[in-house]
Amino acid sequence: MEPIEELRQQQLKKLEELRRQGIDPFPNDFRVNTTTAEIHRRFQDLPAEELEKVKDCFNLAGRIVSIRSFGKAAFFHLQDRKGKIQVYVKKEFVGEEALELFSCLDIGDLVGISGIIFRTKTGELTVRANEIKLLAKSLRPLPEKWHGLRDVETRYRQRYLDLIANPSVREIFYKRTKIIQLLRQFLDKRDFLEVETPMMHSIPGGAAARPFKTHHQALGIDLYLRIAPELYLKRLLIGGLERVYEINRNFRNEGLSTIHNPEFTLLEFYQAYATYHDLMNLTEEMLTSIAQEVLGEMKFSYQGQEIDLTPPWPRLTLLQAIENYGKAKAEDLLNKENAARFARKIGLELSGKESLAEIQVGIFDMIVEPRLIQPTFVTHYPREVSPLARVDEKNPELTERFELYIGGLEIANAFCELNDPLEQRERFNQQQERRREFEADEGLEIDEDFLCALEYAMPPAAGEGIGIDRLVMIFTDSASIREVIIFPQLRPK
RNA sequence: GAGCCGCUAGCUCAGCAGGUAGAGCAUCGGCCUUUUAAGCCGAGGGCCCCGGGUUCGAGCCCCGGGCGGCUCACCA
Repeated sequence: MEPIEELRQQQLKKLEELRRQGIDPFPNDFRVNTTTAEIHRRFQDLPAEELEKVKDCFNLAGRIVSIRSFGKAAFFHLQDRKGKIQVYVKKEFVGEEALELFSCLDIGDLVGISGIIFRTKTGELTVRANEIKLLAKSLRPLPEKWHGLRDVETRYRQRYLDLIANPSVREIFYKRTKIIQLLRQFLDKRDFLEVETPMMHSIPGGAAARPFKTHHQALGIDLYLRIAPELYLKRLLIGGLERVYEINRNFRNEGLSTIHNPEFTLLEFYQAYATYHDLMNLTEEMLTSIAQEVLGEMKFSYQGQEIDLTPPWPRLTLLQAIENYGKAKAEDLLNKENAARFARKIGLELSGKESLAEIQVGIFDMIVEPRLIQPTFVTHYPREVSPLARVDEKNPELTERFELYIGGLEIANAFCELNDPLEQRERFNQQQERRREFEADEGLEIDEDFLCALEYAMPPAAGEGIGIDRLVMIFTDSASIREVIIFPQLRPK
């Protein structure tokens, strides 16, 4: 017998004992009328004498997370979705039977209690139980009360234990939901329409990532989990919806890291008749309002670095950014040989097949990105790495595009949308050629249906994608994306 | 995919130079009617991640593997 099985058997024995006494260990007939947080909120500041006048009876349910038991009385902490409160069980109030039941209860069990409020000698707000009822018996021991659950692997694989044992984890997910609600409110207020576009695409598009492949039996076709919703949201611009957004999952069949999970949540929104300049302003407003609501201020620390979201945020071109942070002269980066030399100098490995644009972006990723701690818009990405973006009027090698960095993380990517169907076809062709050149195996299929849609005229527009998981990382001071994804991808054990 | 680190009781962690595997919490038994990391007395609990090797002897050393973490690579 495995050793853990011994503990389980002990619990099972208690469960049988309860059944023998005619007690259902898994009933559902207890009704709550408050929460732990509500009690704290109402009575937190009331002194003991005042509390005595409160005769209300409170019905609470939750998990027993600690017990301090004496012969004829006991204290325990009850944890519900809002927090914890101490409960006092004493023979003269609950009766002998209930006290006996209580002796069969364990840390980890779910119980309902009803009682009145008082303050103990040491001043802790406590519910004195008149009644205690088992609501669900636990058969396995909970992680330790003091240190919680530390083992990272167990925390992710058994997230429910993490949520029970580590209150800060629960906070992260409450905050995550709050942030998403605020994003929705922000966009709804500006007359954006929330939509849901397909998650299964017959041609993966809108980004350049390797997709997950699946198969539809009845249709007899292969499908791909989407890598981006972009091409569908643009179809809706063509359809006249003008302002649309989607908050949903995307799937990329790439490596995992502290900032990459194979499925991740992205907000994408598109606004007709707007430019990327408009979106920079909108993004500043959006994220500062979220900071205000979630953190109450513009300054906070992320992984030991002070971040200040007070607008306006610096706006630099990609080359300016390299110049500022990389100590390279912009003119040196305009020539492929020089750029490659500089790239090698800073330790970037080049195969020799890279284009100038790719080298520039490589340099940026290597030395600038990790140093963009304060919110910074980086603009004018090369056309070649931006096949869906409108080219810059002054320099056709660049695009009207920006990425936003905070805390060294890429948070947003936005651009004026290319709406010339002929140019879009040309860009797809160029992309396809380049892909053929380097990765013979993986072709790039052109989405003819999308090009057809573009020919019906898409309004000039700007669109943006914001990585929700990374945004939540910033606002919760999380070092890894797995801390903000409630069930991150792991290898099956 | 590569490098580095980790994996010991349900949980959190010790363990050394290679010499019978430890603590706290949790569990079980006893005492205890305001405790709060409750306390006191007693007890049980281990494939030391898995497999091979070296050795009289391996949790510890060597080789292979698994899972996780970090870094790198990949990643518009």
